[in-house]
Amino acid sequence: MVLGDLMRELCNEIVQKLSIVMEDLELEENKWQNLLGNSTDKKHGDITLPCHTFSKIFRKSPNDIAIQIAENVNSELSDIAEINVINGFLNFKAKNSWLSKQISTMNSDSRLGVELENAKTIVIDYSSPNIAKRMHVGHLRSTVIGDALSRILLFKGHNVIGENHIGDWGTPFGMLIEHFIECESKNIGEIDLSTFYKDARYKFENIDDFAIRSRERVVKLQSKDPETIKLWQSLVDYSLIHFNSVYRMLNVLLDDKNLAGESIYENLLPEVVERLKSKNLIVESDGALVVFPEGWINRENEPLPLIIQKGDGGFNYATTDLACIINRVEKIECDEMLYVVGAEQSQHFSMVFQVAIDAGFMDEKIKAVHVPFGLVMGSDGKKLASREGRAITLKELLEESVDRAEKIILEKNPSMSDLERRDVSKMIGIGAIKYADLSIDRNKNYTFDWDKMLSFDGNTAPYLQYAHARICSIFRKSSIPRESTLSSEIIVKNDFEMSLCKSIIGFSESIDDSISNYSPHRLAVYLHHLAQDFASFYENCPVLVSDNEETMNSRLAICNLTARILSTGLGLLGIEAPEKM
RNA sequence: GGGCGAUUGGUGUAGUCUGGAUAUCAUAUCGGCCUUCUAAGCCGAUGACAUGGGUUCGAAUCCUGUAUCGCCCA
Repeated sequence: MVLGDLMRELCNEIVQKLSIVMEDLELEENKWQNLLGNSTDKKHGDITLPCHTFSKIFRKSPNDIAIQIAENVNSELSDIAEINVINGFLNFKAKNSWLSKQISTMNSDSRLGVELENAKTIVIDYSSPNIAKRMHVGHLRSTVIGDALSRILLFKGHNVIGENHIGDWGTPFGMLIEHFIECESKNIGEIDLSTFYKDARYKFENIDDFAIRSRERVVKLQSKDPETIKLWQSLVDYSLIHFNSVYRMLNVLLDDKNLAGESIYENLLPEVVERLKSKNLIVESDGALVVFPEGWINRENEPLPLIIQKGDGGFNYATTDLACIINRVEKIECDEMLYVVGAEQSQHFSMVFQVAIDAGFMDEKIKAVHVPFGLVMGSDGKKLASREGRAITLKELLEESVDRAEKIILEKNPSMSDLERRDVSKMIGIGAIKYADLSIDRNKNYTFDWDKMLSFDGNTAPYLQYAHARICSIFRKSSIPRESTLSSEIIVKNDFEMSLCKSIIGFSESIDDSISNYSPHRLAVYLHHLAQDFASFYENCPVLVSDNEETMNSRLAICNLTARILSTGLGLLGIEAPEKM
């Protein structure tokens, strides 16, 4: 088993000492090292070795074996951990002196014990809104999860390239451009993206003349007619203003430099077909060009195709995705590509990856991973599409969250200045929505619940932000600068300090956990646990009125270290931590 | 019909990859704590592994059957 969230270092030290004892017992490493792991019951210890499997080998009870090992290793570990044996479990509990040493080292580290990894180039495909439409609740998860993963990977030293694969090409653009022309003749500033697409489709379906012009416009667009391209570009630019305003509001890293719309791969599509043909993967089926990846069958038990080019000459998503892969492998030379896209597309991505490998577009050295997430569900248990007959836009959602946050702050902290309150409301309102999404396993469906999202009770961003703000408040009261605690020695004495410090030490590991499963919620769960430990510490360990200066300095350092982790950790989730609230 | 995912206290969740002791946390409910650094808090009580087999000294975790829900299948 592998360590959970606590103290790899302790485990390493124990392994070293245990090795000697185990060698004497003629137990090979592979028989015991992977048994050593985090204690499931923290009352007994931090690290545990279950000795039950040795029972057969030594023909003794697990408890007796544990005692025997304990006796042999006890003196070796006297500076590090206390040992006890219960029910055949050999438990190691870190000594406060050892903990003090570890935590003091971490306190002086500017990276909070998080080591840099060998830099890999990682492309993350996320957000992906459609041109001429407003961003809605359905874009929330991809944007927020992708952003958090980007930030976490960046923090570990990777070269992260966020790609926003916007839907900016295809046959609907004929009608969209025609509709755009008609809107533009009125007043461009009044174009309403929430109805734009619908209005265009309505005209396309009901006005013959408009439909004819739309079809002609598609042809012009595809032949790169300069006037049409200019119109198309204005439409794209107009939509980008909207996207960017949502991104700024959401506080995500995406901006124009991340744009990688379908249009930029347009020229590569014929090449994709050629390359697939040269590998003899293309088959003609019902007039379309398709690839049959091995192992896929449809409901009639026939081979399931991946459609590359339709009978009318149009290309499919799969073709663009393959062109993307070629670009990422050959131009960007990435090591990994992550697709933060809903779970409903997992079959699509499995097929695309398989074809890309079969066609030699990428090999096993490159890690292509679909990072799926569950649906946003309405309270009726169905996929959330609209509310009160109208689409819920992301902007409205965020605005309402900020408004609600502001009302609560006004009530709880009336003395805060208007300017400061507006700032803090944004951090809390936006943070609440993001955290609600990032704090649960991304694979699960997520019930959209307005009240819950904005609730300030429980496992929420405001709880973490509040812990951070309380710490900042201590330093304001004390007039001791936070930086001065970086060189302080931390002395762990009581159980509240002990538990908090053990949580603090787990920061680095929580980040590694998040990366290994591409699951930001591991970090979120860790931060919540840390904030809880801090809250207990805060209630029970007075900082500024402590018995002596040594204790005060030690506790101030613990506070500052906790605050640094909270703001860094929240920052990695894309959430800001205010100093007051 | 096939495929993918889910199922843990009243409700929402962690843990499942990598098996270990009395299963995490929150919310709700009940009780306690502000003349001491922010009570948006703390302390205590109550309450859960969908289900049948199997593997194992030991299963929420691995294998397998079933049920329910969601999604995907030109």
